[in-house]
Amino acid sequence: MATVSRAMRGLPNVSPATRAKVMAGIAELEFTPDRNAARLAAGRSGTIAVAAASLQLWYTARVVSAVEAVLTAEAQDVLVITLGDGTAASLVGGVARRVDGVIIVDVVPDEFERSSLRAMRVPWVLAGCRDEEASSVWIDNVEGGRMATRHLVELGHRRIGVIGGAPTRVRSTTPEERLQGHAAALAEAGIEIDPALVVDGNFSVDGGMEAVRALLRMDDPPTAVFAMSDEMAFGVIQACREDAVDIPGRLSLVGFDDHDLARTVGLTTVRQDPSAMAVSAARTLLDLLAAPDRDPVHTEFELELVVRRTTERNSAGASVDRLRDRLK
Amino acid sequence: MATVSRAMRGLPNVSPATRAKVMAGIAELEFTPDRNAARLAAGRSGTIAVAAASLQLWYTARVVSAVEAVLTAEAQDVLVITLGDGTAASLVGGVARRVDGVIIVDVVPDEFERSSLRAMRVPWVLAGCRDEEASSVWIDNVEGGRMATRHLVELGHRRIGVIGGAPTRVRSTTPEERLQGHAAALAEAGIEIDPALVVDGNFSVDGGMEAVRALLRMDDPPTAVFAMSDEMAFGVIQACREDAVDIPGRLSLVGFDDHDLARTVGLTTVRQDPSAMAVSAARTLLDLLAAPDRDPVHTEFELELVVRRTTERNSAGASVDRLRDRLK
DNA sequence: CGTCCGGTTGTAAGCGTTTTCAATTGTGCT
DNA sequence: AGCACAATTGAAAACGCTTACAACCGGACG
Repeated sequence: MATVSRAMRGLPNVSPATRAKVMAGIAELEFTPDRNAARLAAGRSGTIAVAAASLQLWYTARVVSAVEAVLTAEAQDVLVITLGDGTAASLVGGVARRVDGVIIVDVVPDEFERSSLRAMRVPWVLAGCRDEEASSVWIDNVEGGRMATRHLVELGHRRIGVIGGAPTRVRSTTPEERLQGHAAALAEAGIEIDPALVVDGNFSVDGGMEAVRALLRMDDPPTAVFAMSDEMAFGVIQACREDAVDIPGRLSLVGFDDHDLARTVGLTTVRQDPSAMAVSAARTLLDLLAAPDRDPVHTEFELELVVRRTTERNSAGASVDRLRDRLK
Repeated sequence: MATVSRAMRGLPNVSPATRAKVMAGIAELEFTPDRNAARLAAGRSGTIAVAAASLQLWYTARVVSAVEAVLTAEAQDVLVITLGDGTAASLVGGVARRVDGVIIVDVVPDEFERSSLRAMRVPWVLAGCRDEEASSVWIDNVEGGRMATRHLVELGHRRIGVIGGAPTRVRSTTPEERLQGHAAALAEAGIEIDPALVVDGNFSVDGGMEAVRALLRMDDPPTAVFAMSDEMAFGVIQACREDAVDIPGRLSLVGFDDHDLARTVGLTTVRQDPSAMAVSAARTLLDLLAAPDRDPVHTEFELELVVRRTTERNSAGASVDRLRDRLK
């Protein structure tokens, strides 16, 4: 019994002859070990959860896919958990006593969740944003927002709309951090931020459409928009096409992500690499599982502004520049 | 012990008073049941696998997401398994004795896999294509291919390229079925199929780019292309934009899926609803779990041609039409 | 030839539930 | 009050592994 167990799992201290016999027997009997029993006996589940707010986003699909690839290669099962509105309960409930670790994608666990995870001794790593307590693999969202808006400011835009996500909906710090960056870039240029220009696009194509329409209906509409995800930016493009609003002529547009299709539609965007982040997050968790007392590690991934066809010099803003130059 | 177990799981034959006491105790002790032990004892894992060739495709992301939503609501865990190249081993290995059922997305299991699943008594349902043995939730891919090509034929196109996936790569009947439909539509119009016009686009944006470039380099290039997925069609659009090939002026294009962004880029496409299919597949599997001996059920979902801006009457083909009319 | 030791194999005690079945309690009748 | 019977509770046997530990085996060494 014990020898078979050892032989099957490739543990040492089994003679080659015995191992061969065991393998032959397994093949002959078509024996398949019961993973549940193994889990119970070993006290480990061999399963890692990936928790995200949605699986439909381009970003999360990439992350889950890459995580799955890494973990499967390490013989770990991958459980997916989506965090809807009743998030607290579902992260804790989803994880409860059945996984060895969790990768939390772009959602910041609250104190209750943290203490539950600690109590269950389930290590976690955050992918997408920084976490002070646990390991994380992150991008500098503040800097990303700043890059996007600075680009628009440099093109002469002064009234810049922001399409993000309401923080209540997605319990993520990402939207607010990118907004901070946006505000910082504005401040650097001496532009005052107008809260009315910040609208919710729900990180979806449809949300982006609605959001840009709301923005353009304003008395003093923006000449440029920073959408916090390419998917929302695609919505902007679509709505503008339908409403005959020229991009970039009348409205410049910057997205965030560098979605596969950003190139197709010529979208200027802030590029990140979710697959690489996900691989790193998975490896970090695996390391943590092997050495639980290790100090948290934080890996930052770079962002890059990719300028394409949806951004252009703002004529009105440019004339203001000229005016200002002349006044010197 | 037994009473607690019953009370916790909401089974009958527990007095209200006892149940309340149990609940109080659970709360006080912060007790969390060990799912692995429960699984071992009950002989069920409470876990369902979703197996797909890739998680990065728009289509599979939708399916996994919808499946997850349904199954989570039924307190089932969702395990994701991607089927790479060594598919046989991984489907069987992935499923081995740890899940109660599998939803296989757009991959047709081979005889070895079928017999393994049968031997392990793991029921499965196929999402995306029809299966004679097990339950399936499917679309008529032949008809879908026919719809796409018939539309192009009606617009006067005679040389129509097809961008699909090599069947060896994705062990799915989908590409070949859609190709059959294409051939049928061609045959109905009395057009002979040219095998050189059928190329592999790997169901990716990049693959679509390469494929359309190969097509356009031909001595006698097509005037229209049917791409078997919108993602490949997006690649076509991108390559054509880069190469200054006018769509639909010089090349008409039909996709397949009705991706979120198909509307954004004005892509004519064959619409399917993977979320609805996935929900149906999940429910079918749940039913099967409850009543294992039920006869297989097959649910067909409708396809719909959505005409947008990437298809246009072919001037050359149109003139042939006129010529033919005059000759009558 | 006996002893020691590293490597290998076997034994048996869990792991934390579920579930069967027996024991107990409570209820409604006569 | 006594009885039959249903509802509830409790005891204990699985479930199929892992793993600590004991037992064994054979070669190296004194």
